[in-house]
Amino acid sequence: MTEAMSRPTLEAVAARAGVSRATVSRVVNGGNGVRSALAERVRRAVEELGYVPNQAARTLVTRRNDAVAVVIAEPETRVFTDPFFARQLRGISKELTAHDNQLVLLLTEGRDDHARVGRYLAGGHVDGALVFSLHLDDPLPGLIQGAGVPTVFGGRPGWGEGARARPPAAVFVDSDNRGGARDAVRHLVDLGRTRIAHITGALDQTSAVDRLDGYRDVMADAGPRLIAEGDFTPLGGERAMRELLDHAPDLDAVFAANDLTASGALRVLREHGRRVPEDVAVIGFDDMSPIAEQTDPPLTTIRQDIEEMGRLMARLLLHRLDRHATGDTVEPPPTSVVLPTTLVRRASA
Amino acid sequence: MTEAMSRPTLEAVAARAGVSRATVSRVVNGGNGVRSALAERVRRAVEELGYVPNQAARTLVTRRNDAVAVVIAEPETRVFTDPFFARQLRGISKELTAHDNQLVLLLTEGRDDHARVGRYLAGGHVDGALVFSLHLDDPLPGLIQGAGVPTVFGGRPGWGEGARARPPAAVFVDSDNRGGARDAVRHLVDLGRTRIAHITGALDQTSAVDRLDGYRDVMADAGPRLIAEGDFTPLGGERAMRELLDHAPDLDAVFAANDLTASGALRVLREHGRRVPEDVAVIGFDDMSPIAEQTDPPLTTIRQDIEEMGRLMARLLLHRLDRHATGDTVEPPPTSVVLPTTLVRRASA
DNA sequence: GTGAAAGCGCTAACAA
DNA sequence: TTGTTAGCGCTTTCAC
Repeated sequence: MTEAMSRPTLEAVAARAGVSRATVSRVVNGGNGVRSALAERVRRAVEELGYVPNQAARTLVTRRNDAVAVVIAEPETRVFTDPFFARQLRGISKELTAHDNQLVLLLTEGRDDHARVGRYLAGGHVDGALVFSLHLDDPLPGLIQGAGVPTVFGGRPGWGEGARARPPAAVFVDSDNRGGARDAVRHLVDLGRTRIAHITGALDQTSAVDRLDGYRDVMADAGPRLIAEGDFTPLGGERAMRELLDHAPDLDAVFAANDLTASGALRVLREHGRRVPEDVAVIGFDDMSPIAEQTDPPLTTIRQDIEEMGRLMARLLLHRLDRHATGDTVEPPPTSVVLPTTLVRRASA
Repeated sequence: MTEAMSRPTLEAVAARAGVSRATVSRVVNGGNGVRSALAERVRRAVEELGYVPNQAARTLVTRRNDAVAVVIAEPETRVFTDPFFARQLRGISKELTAHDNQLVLLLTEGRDDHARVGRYLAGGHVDGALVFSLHLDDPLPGLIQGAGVPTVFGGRPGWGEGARARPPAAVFVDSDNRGGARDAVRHLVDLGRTRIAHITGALDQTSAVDRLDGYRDVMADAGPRLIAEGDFTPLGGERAMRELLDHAPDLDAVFAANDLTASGALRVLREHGRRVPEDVAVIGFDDMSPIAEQTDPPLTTIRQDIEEMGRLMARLLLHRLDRHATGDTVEPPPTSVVLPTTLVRRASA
């Protein structure tokens, strides 16, 4: 005898309870309109047989999965290393499980993965998708669009004018990157700094572009000498900081695209004997604990509530799915959300 | 018009290609035994219609999902914080995607979650499960057993003699906790230490118990004064270290149940003016980078290859699933694996 | 309130 | 090689 003697079916339960399959189905799904005596008998049969509905069969007819995919377009290395994702996933997970939905985590590293993920989504495994960390040239939105799966994006998707498949109304949750960046730079200006440099994030992501724009809003006349390209990592921050010190040795402040970048910049500044904040004021973005608190000196930064972003993404998606189910009420235009940021003052600026 | 005008079915493709559903099915599933001219026509129809097989329907008949659940019995807080899980998940993910299987991550925090996870597994969403971080009183193994899902455990499951539902042959992957612990303590002995204390891990997990046993193997005559209970966290390490200094101020070495614990212990030792390793030698377990390297002083520890454990778990499970599918060949007794550990010397001992 | 019957979209014998 | 025919286990009209 092999291990998997097949699980009991509705049929079996019905037989045992002496009722029809339809009745069992009703009881299993809430039991409305079933006389309580019968319902009780059915429930006992379910219990005794250890019956659990076969999801594939159920999904086949209801077209519901009660499962949502979270797609992250980054190597696992980063996903499980960068606290950013952890925080966001926590928010999502909380909201999802609160509504009895499963979270299915899909990581994509390369081309092959994209195809696999596309198939998975199109295959109807999930009712919706939460997608983040998109890059400009990413084929994922197209695939998802093609799969026809309701989706909410984390961060404003970066479909340029040239993009083929710009969804008419992509819903996303983002924080106010541009406004936050403006606040950061203005803070440096208020501190009396005049030669304020910027280390960008990975410019194939909208968050990096928006922060750069915010910087430019305030420093309209800043020359290219004061801008160096980073990639959201400490190493990128180090490299960019060195470049800046080379091209603009007289700088007196740096706005780094995120805290990780700032931490790299701080290291290089220390290495070069520049005191922070006396010689050079430094400000980051994210307020990612414990990074921001543990730098030397502790980092002044722009805070965004990452967990809340995750929660919100999930909430928007679930809401959309429910609407969808309700049927013929007119679909309200899905609304994206941009969350505010706040300045957190510590010692570095 | 609502957004989801239903996706094309096999039927539609068949009609368009002017063949039967069966033929389309054959082409879609590898196309063996279909004349290539026909196959080509079918493929074109698939392409034109953007056909993607409905997984629920397919699963319903094949009973395969090509998906594997990873169940972690810890709050997300720890999952995405403790590098341990990240490492293990990376190994699992690599192996799974290499074999075109989806990884479905299930996190369980409380009672309700257990029920939900049980339903999910029993519902046949996945072909198998990878489960770790089990605690002694955990209802999960019972649920999984009940769900009849092939499973591989990470870490030896701790079914005591009293446990109700001990699976006859649970497959697990573990590292040699007891042997590693012996090596750690012997190393301290070799260093000439005689009053060697131990801070345990969470004793409701077998890894903690095994490491304690390893300690006792070498320090058979150690009094209870030299043993303090921790919980695998830095804070637990601090608390336990204080307790030890209280009860056994003359100790000259500490074997901590993991690196996180050791880092807490180091902090307290420093606080109390004990020099490491001169006054007190300290050794950890895991060799978790970057923790082990970044403590002050860098930590001597017992290394286990966590990513490899993950990879191995996945491999064992997939192997099992294949066997299963093959049908009537006699099921080989599933074999658990215990991986060796190695001593990594740094400055703390 | 309850049951009979018709599929959901697919695969897998079995025939042709 | 290809088509025909049964289902997989469930929900859901529609009668009763």
